[in-house]
Amino acid sequence: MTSESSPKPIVTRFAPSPTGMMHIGGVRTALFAYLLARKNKGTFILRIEDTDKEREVAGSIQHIQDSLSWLGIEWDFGPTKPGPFGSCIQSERLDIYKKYALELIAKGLAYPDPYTAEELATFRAEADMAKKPFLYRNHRPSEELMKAPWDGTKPLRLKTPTIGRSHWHDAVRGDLQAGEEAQDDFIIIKSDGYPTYNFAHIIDDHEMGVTHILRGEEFISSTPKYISLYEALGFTPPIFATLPPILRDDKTKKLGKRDGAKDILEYKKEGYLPEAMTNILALIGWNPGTEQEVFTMDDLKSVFDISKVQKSGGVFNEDKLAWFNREHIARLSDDQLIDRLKTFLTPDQKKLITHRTLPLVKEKIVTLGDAPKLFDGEGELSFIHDISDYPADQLLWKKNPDKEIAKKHLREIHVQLQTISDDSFTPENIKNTVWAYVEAHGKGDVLWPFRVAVTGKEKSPDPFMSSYILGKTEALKRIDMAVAKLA
RNA sequence: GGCCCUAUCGUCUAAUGGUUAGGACACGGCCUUCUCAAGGCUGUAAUCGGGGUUCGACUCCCCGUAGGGUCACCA
Repeated sequence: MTSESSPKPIVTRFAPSPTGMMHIGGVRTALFAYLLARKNKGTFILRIEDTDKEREVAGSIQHIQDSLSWLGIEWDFGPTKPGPFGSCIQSERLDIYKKYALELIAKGLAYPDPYTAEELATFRAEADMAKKPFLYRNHRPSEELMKAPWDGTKPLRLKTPTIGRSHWHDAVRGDLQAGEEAQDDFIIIKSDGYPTYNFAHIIDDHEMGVTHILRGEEFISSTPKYISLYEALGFTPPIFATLPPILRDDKTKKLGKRDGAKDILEYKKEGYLPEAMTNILALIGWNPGTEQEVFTMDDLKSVFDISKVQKSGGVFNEDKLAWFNREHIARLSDDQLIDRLKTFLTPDQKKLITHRTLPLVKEKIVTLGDAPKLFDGEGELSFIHDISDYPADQLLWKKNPDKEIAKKHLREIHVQLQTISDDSFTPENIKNTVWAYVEAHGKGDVLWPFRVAVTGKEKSPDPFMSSYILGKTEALKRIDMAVAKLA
């Protein structure tokens, strides 16, 4: 068709191997592929690349799905949702790879590798000695041997169709190129019958209609090999987009498991919001072109633009994650916050979260996991438990440590609070009621004993809020107790 | 070693030939304040180096430097 035909719908995929925990790097790749698809009303596929049975880690497939689900990254086709192209799990697609492998053999573009492991090791060592890159194609077997039938016991190699300098375009990096030493007769089917990544991903992307491949820069060097394979198979290559790496703190290396890259679900356990995680990850290697910083997933779906993905790597900063988390917590409604808090609280703690305490919880926590601590020990809200054991001298403000004055103010506050009806015992009313007295006698002199009397703490919310949280009866009882302590 | 990629505040980034090099996190100060936070205002802080091209370079070119990737029957 001509250029007038409407553009092909975008199809992207995230294609992890089930070899361990998902961490930040993988999630970011998944997120960008997902956003590119959603932004363009396209399709997002989760494909499991389990062609290395030795490295496979049990439970990984579930973990990958749990991680993406937590973050709100939804796939249209995946491990339990096959597409019109069949399964999304490579180990269930072996017949497809075999079909294409036989096709290549028939075209004279694939051949069984006749060498033993020892022979290959020798070739490799020779190249190493000569300080040259090892190229298998320098050791191509004779035409006769190449035509030997493939019985499946030997690995099958691509016969690289043309050799020369490679040029291609990358949606992020622009025009890229590599010398011909990047092309080689690489293995497409291993001797165990499984395809290599190099082969399987190209077949699958083609069969699944993938239009954009987003992946890390470690694949730049092997792109010439893939281009050879596209050519051998007669496929039109998709659009490549190389994402910048997420670096570890010292910026010298890609963040890896050894450098403290956490299981992404650890962040869930610690009480980070998925919104905060997707927000910060979106902003490492991409920017909206505006000064907006806080984005929901819906925001991202509508503004994400592959052309604003950048080339250089970035460090993942937990301080900024904490800040994003606070921002997103602040944007939750009360009901939403209570719901999110559920799994972090014991049944007893849950009872302490009420419409009275919630605003304070919301204001004080960085992660959801901080909420229980508010009610324990020296937590901001621990005063709602029994506080009868605090020392009397805490009631005396440092600038005016006079017992009689403190007692006098407490008695007066007590009297004034009693004038407020139970129904209107709110922070605003409490403040308004006592404010004239407070102003007349000195804020520190009055408010310090008031607050300490009610909360028993040197650090706590203000006395009006604290009294409100406790309720009129309890607040008055505590003031009485404080007066008694000063006697 | 070959090939390839990258380079703006401590960190995430903006500025695709003309800005006092902007914003955010972190850090400091001030304000607010009975305490701790939060909040408001504000400050310190960057174009890796050297050559070009140009009236003018963060931006384009060259040479360095530094860092990274890759050269598997791993993905």
